[in-house]
Amino acid sequence: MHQTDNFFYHVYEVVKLIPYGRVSTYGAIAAYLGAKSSARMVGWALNAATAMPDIPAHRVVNRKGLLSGKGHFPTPDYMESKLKSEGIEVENNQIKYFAELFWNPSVELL
DNA sequence: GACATGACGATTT
DNA sequence: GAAATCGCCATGT
Repeated sequence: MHQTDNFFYHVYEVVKLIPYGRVSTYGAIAAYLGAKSSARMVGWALNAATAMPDIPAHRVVNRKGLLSGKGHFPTPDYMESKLKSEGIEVENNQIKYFAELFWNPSVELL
């Protein structure tokens, strides 16, 4: 598997562009990358991204703002505490004010 | 190559 | 409005 040849690479590029204190979703990233990817594949790519120190995978949640991937980090508390350290409020595994914090690459990265 | 699975999402019941 | 269903497509068995 070559990272520069599969779509994982493109997912990483977009995730790295998510501004500090903002969050994005699997579906938004998939839509930005194109029809070739689906929200599921973005999640799969982010799974590998957890091992990448330069990839803020904790800023990617599902469309409801739920921390669906917290259980995939080194520790279950890593994702939530990391978000909180950026000023993002999390309650019951859900990001508060998600609509305001949501960063859509198809719009803001235009 | 068929079958099952998954950090999702939209639609239908 | 909650639950079930379908579409999505890469990965593993």
